[in-house]
Amino acid sequence: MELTGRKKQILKIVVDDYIHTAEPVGSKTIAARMAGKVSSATIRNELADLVDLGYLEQPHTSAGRIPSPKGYRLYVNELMEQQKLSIAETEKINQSLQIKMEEMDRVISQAGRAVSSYVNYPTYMAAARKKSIAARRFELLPVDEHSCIVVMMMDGNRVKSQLLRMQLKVDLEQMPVLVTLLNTHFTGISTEEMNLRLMDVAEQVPPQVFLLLSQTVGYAVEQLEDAGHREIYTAGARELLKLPEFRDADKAHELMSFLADSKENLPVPDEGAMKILIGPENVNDALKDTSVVVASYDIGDDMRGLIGVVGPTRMDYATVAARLSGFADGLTRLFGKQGLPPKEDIDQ
Amino acid sequence: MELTGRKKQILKIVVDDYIHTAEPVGSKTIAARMAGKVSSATIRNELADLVDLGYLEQPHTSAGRIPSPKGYRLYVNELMEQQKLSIAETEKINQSLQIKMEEMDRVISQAGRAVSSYVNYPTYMAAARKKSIAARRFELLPVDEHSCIVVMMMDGNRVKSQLLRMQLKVDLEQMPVLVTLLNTHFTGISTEEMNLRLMDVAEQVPPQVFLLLSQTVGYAVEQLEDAGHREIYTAGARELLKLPEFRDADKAHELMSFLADSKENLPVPDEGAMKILIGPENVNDALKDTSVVVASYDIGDDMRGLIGVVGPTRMDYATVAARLSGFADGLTRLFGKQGLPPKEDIDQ
DNA sequence: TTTAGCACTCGCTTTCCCTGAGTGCTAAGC
DNA sequence: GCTTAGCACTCAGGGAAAGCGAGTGCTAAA
Repeated sequence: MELTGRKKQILKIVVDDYIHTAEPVGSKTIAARMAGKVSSATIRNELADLVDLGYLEQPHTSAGRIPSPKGYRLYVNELMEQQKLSIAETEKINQSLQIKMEEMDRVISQAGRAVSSYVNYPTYMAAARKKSIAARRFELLPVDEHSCIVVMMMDGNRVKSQLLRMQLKVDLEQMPVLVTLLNTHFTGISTEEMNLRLMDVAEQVPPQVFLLLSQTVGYAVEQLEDAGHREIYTAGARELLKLPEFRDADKAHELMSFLADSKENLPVPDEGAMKILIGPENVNDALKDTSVVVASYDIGDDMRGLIGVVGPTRMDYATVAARLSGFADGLTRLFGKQGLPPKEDIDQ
Repeated sequence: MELTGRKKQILKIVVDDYIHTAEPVGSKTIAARMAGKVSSATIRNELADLVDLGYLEQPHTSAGRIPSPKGYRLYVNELMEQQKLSIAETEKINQSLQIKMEEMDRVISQAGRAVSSYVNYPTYMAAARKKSIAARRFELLPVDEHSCIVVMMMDGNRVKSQLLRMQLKVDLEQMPVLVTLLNTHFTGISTEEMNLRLMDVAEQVPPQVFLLLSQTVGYAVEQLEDAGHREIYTAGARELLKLPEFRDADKAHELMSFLADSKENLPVPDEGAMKILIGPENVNDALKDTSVVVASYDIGDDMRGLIGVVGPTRMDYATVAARLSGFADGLTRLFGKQGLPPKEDIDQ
């Protein structure tokens, strides 16, 4: 059933008010907000209807009304005024994204902190890889008899390198053999295949070379798997403590622990879209009393980043959504294919 | 004035008890703990003395006694039983240090988390560099006309690499010139000097080469400065919420914010030693009501790592100190010069 | 010096009452 | 039929009062 215009107006006022005060909203307040067009008694009738329809709730008989999840949902879908970021705000966001970005990990966690301090709610950040990643090229730079630097280039122009201490003395003449071997047999394939190939090659090369090879491949596999890993960072969990609904230390602790520990089960939005999950809409039990706003942004061609904001159900959806998408846009611009700065590669 | 043995015994009982209950300790409880040797009345006399001497405090007239900072200090210095870690605990600690250690940063933050979950207090971790760091060797690996991989080896066998997109087309013949230039003029010096040298060289080389050079040096300077940076990680701040003294959300928030923001002003122990700072002994205002236990460990030859635990003044010093030094030892063993695993270099 | 005894203190908890915001309902008004 | 004024009713929150009990300090005797 479609609500009348006035019911919607009232619902909007209740949500707007409750979002900022965290106090149940009474009929008188609403009447005042409506500039005397109607009396509080009329409002009361309407409120009773809205409760019956499930858009509002009453904590107890003699209290005002608060929005139900269904009410928030309608608010988010229809009533909420799409907030535009001011130029000053956009500027601020862009400034806070001027981070030294040598390492993806660092960018992600830094951006998370920036978002958190800007929306005043806890956030989580993650990078989701779209497809798996493989090595593209190997180089070995000898350092001394017992060590050399392995340089590995991976898909997405990521480069990783490390000094490897070899278990045996390195014969300089073997180096080119090793490099060719690596580049012909161990590029463009998954890490599982790399391990298999290593077995295959075992019999075809002299044992010394094999030892060095397996050490190098071991390093490569480790790096590739690590790059494919999805780690979740959280930031600003302490913001919770400022909210009246989390003044209870136990509640706050519970949610914080969840945020800190949960590595896999936080909401993920559809590609490119922003997603708002209100209270019980969250599948996850620990989030049943909270709302989550998640946005995604592009990182290069094979990855996608996530920023999620966690707050009470009475979160200020309009503002959070606007700021979050501001950040997501900023990050997409920073990482996206078009308009790359000369320093294209954000990793390592 | 030296305390009598009995006074010390009483003080120890008060501290031990208060550490675990967070409740003022009364004369009766103490008498019971002393196995009926003396009556509660005697204890009361002694307690009164201890208050006069400043070792105990009385929250209000009809409450028991709690230790004063001076009391804790005496406890820590003389009374505390040096706790030994059980074999099982040592084992556990070593297990939790089995972290993939490609990046120093990650090791530090991971170890912080492990410590925190093991002592149930928030921790902070930092790596302090003893001296500044310089480049030792450069390599350039051409990728295509417009990009190549820079590999830089730094002091302490750290290696960093990145794909650089060059602003101009790269002439393959110029590469060796560039590498020689880098290796002869830009190794073993500070970043400031590197910038100066760049100026010097400007006139001696063709403009194209200079452009590439300055881009590479720019990257190098950035990496070196970044490696010299001291970043502080905190972990487990939420543990505070479990403690009765931080059930107040405002208090908890305040301390958490301090821990999250403070980059430079957390206590640092003397080399190799463990340091315990009790309440007002902390110079820092935000820590005046808390105690800090800090240990340091060795990381290779030019760095030192820090682990600090922050808790209420009634923190369980004996246990925390034991576990913390267990971790510090574990980390020193992992990083220290002697007994290196084949994979020596912990940084990427 | 230690101990038993006892009056006293004072924070905590519970109880009770009051207040006021807000409701639901009814009956009159437009 | 919708809107409004009026009024009785409900109920959470706050404050005062009372009782409880852990713990003290002091005194006098052992």
